[in-house]
Amino acid sequence: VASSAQKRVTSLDVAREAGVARATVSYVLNRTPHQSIPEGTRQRVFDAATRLGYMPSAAARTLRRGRSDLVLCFLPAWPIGSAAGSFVSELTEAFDRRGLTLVFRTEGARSRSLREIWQEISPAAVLSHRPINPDDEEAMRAAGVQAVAILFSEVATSVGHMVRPDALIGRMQAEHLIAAGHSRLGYAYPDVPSLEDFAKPRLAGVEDACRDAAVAPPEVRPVALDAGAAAAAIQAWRSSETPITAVCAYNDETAQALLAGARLLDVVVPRDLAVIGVDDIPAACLTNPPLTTIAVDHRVEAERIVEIVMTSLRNDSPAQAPDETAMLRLVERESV
Amino acid sequence: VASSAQKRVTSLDVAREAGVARATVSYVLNRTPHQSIPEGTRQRVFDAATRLGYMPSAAARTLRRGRSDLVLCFLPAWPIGSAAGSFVSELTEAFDRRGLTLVFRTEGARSRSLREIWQEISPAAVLSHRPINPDDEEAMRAAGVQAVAILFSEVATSVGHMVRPDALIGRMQAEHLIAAGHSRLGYAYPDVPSLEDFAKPRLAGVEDACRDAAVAPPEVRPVALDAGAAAAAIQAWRSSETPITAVCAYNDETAQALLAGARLLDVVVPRDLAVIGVDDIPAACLTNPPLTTIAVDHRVEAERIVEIVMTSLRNDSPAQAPDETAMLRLVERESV
DNA sequence: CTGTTAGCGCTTTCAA
DNA sequence: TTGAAAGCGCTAACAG
Repeated sequence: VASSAQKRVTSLDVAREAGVARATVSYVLNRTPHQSIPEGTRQRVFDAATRLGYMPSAAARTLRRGRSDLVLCFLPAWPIGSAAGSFVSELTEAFDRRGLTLVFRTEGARSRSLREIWQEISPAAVLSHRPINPDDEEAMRAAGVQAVAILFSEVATSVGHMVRPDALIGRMQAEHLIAAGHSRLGYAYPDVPSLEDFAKPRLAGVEDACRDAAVAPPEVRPVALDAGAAAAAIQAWRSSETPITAVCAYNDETAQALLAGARLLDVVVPRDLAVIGVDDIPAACLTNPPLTTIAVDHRVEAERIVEIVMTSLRNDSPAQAPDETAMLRLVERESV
Repeated sequence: VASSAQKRVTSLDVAREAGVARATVSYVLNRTPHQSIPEGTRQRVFDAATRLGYMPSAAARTLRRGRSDLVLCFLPAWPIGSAAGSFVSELTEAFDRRGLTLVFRTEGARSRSLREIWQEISPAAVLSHRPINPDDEEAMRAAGVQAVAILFSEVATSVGHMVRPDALIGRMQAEHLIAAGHSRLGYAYPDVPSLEDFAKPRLAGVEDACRDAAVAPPEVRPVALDAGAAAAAIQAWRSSETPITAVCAYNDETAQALLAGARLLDVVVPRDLAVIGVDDIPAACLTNPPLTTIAVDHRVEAERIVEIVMTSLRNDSPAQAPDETAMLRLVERESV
């Protein structure tokens, strides 16, 4: 642990050391365009900077330029699975490539308001998974945040809003099940409220697919991550007038619960009940039977988000139409 | 998306609006101690601030005070499980309670250097899971970072370093297995290099427990999250001279793989092979059989970390001796 | 091509 | 108690 009041090395020190003016230091170190600095001077500045261990003050630069190179991404405190982990990595790297620094903040229940957070950071852009209220968005703008991107909303209400492919995910699940011959589907809905934003559009996708295939709408039941709860749901599905023969699970973990519940009831998957998940988590091929699931290509997803942000940072053309299919893939295993 | 060059409301505007001086505004808004401001003035300042929608500039404040109220936590790009999710939430809230704003940054392979990141943020404290090289730590100090806490290292080499309870986790696993009558243990080591920092001390804990109980050291095998790989490991363990009868898994997911591998080989858990995990992930009670595991209380863990940081920010007494046992708990299910 | 200089918005002495 | 003013370190406009 460190704690000292050491004198800071400023750009003025570097200038003196190199025998040039502060402005020159700034130009050299920032590679400012349209300023042709002789190679000799450049070298001297670089040398002086390293010799002195000069580190520019981010605060000063931000104050002066009116914007930082930070991007703040709010993450709901949802149960973070490995899927979220890979999304986070990909997004981080994608912003790195553009010279922006992405940091994350989990928005907890008891946490402070969004506002206090971004005020403290003064980011160039803010990403959020849930809609930000217009007053807040206006406030951000006034405080210098140049771009606000909503990573998820059911419809893209404005530029900078991106529709996550959840509806398509649900659709793909249902279509696969229907193609496999099932005509009575169930939907295993998560029992965690924070997942609502993802679950709703996924279910909607399933419903759409059913409608399109002229199949009865899915019978929705909440399923907790608990074998007993899953067993109860399965029992209910199977004891209905026209029994459910296949279930779309909200995600692979819910599907795991379903598998555990089926085992409790001696219901054989997929013979008695087909199950399909979402995410293709590592454990998906470890279950008994291995899980058929929908995989999301987080790399493509991240790239798209970054594009949206860069576009509105540059303040030019609106976002292109998203090609959701590029980021989704059906992984067939033995649970269907 | 927003993008405008609106004039910023500064503290001077508020001062004018309230008919006072800038200093007064600062005093009132920051509740500066030892400055008795008349209630009337206070009210006028508050009113003016809200009326104008005043938002202090974090950059300016940071520049002036030389430090921000941000805490930057580097997270390895390890496979983030639900365990990490709850850790992150708890840590965020714990810092909130102390008036500090915690943000996370994943340190990816291709990402930029740590240095570029914290330079851009100028945090009051930096948390890291892996040792930071002394030069970097020195550089941070020079740049105004007041505290650097290493959340994990095998030994606490310095104040501000905290020993995560991984060794104790391994010890608890082994002790439980030994108490259940096993005398030949295996250790299922993760095959992901980024997990090394956690896996090494866990294994060391298992080895210590074996030594203390005068039992042979554990036979270590890497186990990927893949049923086939796990089956191969199990076969090897069981075909040794004195067969392994119980395995400590690096975590619950590795344990899941073991369960899947055992199933492939018709090895019955726990009759033929006992398995114990770590984390108590939601799926731990969904496996067949349900998983005995070690649960970590992330709330207690977070509180301890925050205490360490606050201590070194206040620059006073060194950290107290950690009580690791308070944050660990054995969860007995049917896999042992 | 290089140097001087005026702020960015805030906190905090210091004087009134 | 309040007000004036001096910077924190940097960038960018402008002069030389």
